[in-house]
Amino acid sequence: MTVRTRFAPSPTGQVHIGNIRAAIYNWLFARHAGGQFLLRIEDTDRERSTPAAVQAVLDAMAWLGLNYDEAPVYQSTQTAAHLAAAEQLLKTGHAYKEDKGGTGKGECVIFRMPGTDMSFRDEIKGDLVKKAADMKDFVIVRSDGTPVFHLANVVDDLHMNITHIIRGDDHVENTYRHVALFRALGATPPKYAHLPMIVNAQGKPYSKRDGAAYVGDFRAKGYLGEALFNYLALLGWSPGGDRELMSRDEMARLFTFDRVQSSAAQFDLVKLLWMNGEYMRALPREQREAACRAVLQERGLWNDALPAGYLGRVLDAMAERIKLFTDIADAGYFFTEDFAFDEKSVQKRLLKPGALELLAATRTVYAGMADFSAAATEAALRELATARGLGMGDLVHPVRVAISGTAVGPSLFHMLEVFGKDRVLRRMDKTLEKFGHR
RNA sequence: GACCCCAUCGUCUAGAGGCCUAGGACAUCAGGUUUUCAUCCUGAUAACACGGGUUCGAAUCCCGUUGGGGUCGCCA
Repeated sequence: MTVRTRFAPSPTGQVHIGNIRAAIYNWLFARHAGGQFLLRIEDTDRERSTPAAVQAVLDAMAWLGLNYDEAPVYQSTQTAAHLAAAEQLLKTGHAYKEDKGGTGKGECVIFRMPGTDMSFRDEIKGDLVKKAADMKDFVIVRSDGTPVFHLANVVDDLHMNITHIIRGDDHVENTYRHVALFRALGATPPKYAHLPMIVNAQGKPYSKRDGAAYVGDFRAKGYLGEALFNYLALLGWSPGGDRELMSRDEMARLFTFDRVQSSAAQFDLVKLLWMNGEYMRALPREQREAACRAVLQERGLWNDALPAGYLGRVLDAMAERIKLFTDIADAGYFFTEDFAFDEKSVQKRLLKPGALELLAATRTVYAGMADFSAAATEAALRELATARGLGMGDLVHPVRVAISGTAVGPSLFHMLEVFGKDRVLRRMDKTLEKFGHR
């Protein structure tokens, strides 16, 4: 039998990292086994399941490269099948009708648990058992005639021929019910694999309050889908040995349940950021450029008048300093003449005694240069430093702050080259004027 | 509270009885390179929760304790 797994999110508008991690494991296992990975939208909550909410799921999956094999199944279209199953259970005596609790709401359909101890083998946690006394009958069709999660979930999995259910730890207790439902319906239950939770620094389930918790948050912050995928896959699973940076295909090839951790994992944003940097440096420059341009446009820093190839040159200068696409916005001075001056940088490098005088001297040297390449501006500054008996830092720092407003940034001489002589001189003049140098 | 699950450096993990003086990565700290930052290179700090067994031998197996977590809806 070929492996068939599914991701069955309830569309709420945003996709939590814990859920998408479950989707990743489903995808990984299906691809590993050469089987199929399916998508089922559990949209029975009509209030929250708006088209936009569904789209958020689709977007998140596409962004992470979680391609699925058949058209998505919308649970809301399967109600007839759910109700038919309930009828069948009623007929076979596995369910009964009752006004539960005598609430006056009317009769609902209740599933009768088998009354025996139950067990199932979890692919990750091993054999799990539950005593008959610890399990209660449960509602499968509400008194208003709508199917409850347990029924819908099981019937859909049955109809979709799902062979392996890979989901969060929080569903372990439900599994006894689901197994009983499958059997009562005359079917063999699928195999189950329950993933441990993703927790915060306090060991509690990772939530919005802990920072970025939704897939969309990471995308908006400028992360790469490939990096998030890699990081999340490794949060609870390891291929063994020292392997960390892997392609989706490599991970799929190596993925097995026996290498999935059974204890909760703490989400570490710092390590994700490092990993994103690793993916960023491996990214083809056109892609990096396109994404950074989008960020600049979004922040109103993009200017169509900028020369062709300008952004590419900026990115070359920024090099390893870009770990997230949004980092480009920190170098806004490349894109506008109206950049801000960082107070601390100004105090330390511009208002230091003699600094403005040295800046003026550098300006004079630069004004007389024809070749404004990085090599040329560097050589000229070295010459000036030697002539004055100064260190390079004495000259470099004031110039940097003068033309960018900040003391941190890429190699100065590459910056000068990217700006070009005219812009550099103009900025130096403006700065000299602003800080009162005669 | 009842039932269930879990437990290796700060974090993610390797480890399936001797290869462990417990390895890697991130983070941290210290040096080096450098015009700043980032990168890069070197090195360092840092863990088997505790107590009992089993065994010639235990991070690895068993039991207990402690600590964490999950579930107990006509939600999903």
